[in-house]
Amino acid sequence: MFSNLTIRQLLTFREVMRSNSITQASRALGRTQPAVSALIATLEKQLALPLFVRDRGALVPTPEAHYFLEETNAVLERMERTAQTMSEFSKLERGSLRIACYPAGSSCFVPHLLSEFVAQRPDVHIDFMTRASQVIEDLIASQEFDIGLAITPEERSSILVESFTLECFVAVPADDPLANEKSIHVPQLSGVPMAALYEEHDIAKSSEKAFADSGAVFNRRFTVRTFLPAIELVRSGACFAIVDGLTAKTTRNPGVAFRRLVPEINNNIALLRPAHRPPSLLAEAFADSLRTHLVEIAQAQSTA
Amino acid sequence: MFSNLTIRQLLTFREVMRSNSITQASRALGRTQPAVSALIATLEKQLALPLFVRDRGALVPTPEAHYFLEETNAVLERMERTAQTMSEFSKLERGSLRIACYPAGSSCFVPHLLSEFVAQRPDVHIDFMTRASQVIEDLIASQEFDIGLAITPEERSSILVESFTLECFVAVPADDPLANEKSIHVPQLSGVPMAALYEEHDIAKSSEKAFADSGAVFNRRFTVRTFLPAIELVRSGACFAIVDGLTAKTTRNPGVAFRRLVPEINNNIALLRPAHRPPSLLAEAFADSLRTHLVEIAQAQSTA
DNA sequence: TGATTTCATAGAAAAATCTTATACTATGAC
DNA sequence: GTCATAGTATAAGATTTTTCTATGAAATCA
Repeated sequence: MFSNLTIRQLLTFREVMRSNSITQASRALGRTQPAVSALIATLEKQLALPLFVRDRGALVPTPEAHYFLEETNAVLERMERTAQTMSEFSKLERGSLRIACYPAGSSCFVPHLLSEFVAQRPDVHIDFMTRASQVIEDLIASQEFDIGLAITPEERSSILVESFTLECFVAVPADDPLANEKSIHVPQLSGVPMAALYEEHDIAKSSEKAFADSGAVFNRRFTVRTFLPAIELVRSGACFAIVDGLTAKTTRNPGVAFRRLVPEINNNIALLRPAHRPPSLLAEAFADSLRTHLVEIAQAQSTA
Repeated sequence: MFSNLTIRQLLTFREVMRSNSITQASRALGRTQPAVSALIATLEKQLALPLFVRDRGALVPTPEAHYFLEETNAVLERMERTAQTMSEFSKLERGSLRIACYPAGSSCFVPHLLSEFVAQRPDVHIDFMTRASQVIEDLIASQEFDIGLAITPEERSSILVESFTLECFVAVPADDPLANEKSIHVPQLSGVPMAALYEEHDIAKSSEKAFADSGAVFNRRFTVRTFLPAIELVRSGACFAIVDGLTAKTTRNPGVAFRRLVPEINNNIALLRPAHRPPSLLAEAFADSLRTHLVEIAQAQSTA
């Protein structure tokens, strides 16, 4: 019934009302006068009522036209706002993004990327949450978050997984003789006091296994939940630690040096996204950024 | 920038979102599938962002599409309401109408027409005001009222005047011998007690002149502001009265008879409308009704 | 009265939209 | 794995809509 009404018609009508003249409106709209004339005629036919009467050559709007103008303005303003918002979406200047991150990425890596990401985007809102890797899986699977960064989980149909292999490093006090070595062999750490994650953690298990394989003694003096306090313990000279690559590459602590471990211990972390739901452009863009930087780190390590 | 967006596109998009399928949407809209397909593709290009991703054959809306749907619904609902209202305007089922009427028409004639007029139009609002003819002129000239009914005024460029000539009648008590006459000659009223309007009024002046011309005595016993009380005085047998045609034709009082006067006295009343402003359809329609009935009364009298 | 302005109309040209026909992809049954 | 089915995309031709050029009619202004 009204599907024939066009935004074009509304725009034209508004302009005719503004200028009270078909000729002037046609000029303002960059079209010819007959085009506007016909457009208004069509509009009047569709609405089944006259919008203008010609009074001695002048165009005089009827009361109905005044009412219609109010409605027209309301519709056009809403459309303009919508178009503006959609344009901001498409330019990634607006939107919201929910990110869940495991502890190792939360202290430095992701926040750093985020601050870059939002720099030119004042209307973008970020919901950032730090949780254990297992929890992050569920937050992504339930579609509560757009992007997750965590220890690579098992395959799950509800999660899209992109996994990256990062090398682990040895954190040594900057003034320790071992800091002068380019890389450190496991036997060199035999009996040395270590800070390590709780025993169930992949890196802890890999570390203890590496020591056992080399016939070295793993002297666990500190058990920590995240590597952040471990770094601090290393700096104070209380121990060494075998930490994940992300922590190693993003920690800026002049009192601590990170050295390669031989044989190397690997650690898989993954970019997680909900399956069965398309990402927003913003999520896509930030995922791109994350992916790029993870690849960079992974390659820098493998070629080092 | 967004002038390319079409209501048609919004309707199509809404339908695709509803059915989550281009094929089904095309069926619902009575168009072919490629048409809808192309329409959505165009929309995506114009918005510069994807609205759907194809996930194993199924159409899955992006987050941006969900946002756009909300806006789309808001716009379409507003348009639908507007179209509905405009349609009611065009069918005269809605609107408002300001009518100013001089006393003679206010008691019965116009109210009767009005009640007919609004019978099938529940959403029409009427603002009805009774004022002296001179005041009505100004109310119309100032465009405060849409339609006026009054003694025919002088020509004024701000008022459109349609004048009607109505005959005056003699009001006699129903049981008076004169009520048996078909028409009454002025001399028959010589010396008879009369009720009349104040001396400046056209009808009063015409009456007194008619009496003088016939050499009859005009015995003014009552001076009234409107004919309504005069009719009541006549009914009670206290006097006769020479009243305007509108009052005569619309008064339903079994105690009073109205008889033609010889020679006849004429009375010009007019339908007034503001110039320089187009009438609403409603005003137009009611003016038509008024005009028709006035012509009817005028003709009935002149051929009687 | 003649010049100018404004709107409406008609026919031709241009643009947008739709339909038909066809190809491509994924899913489900055998 | 293959076939049938269902859904979407693409291309070409037809249709409809929109716009433009040209022209006419009515009113204003000098």
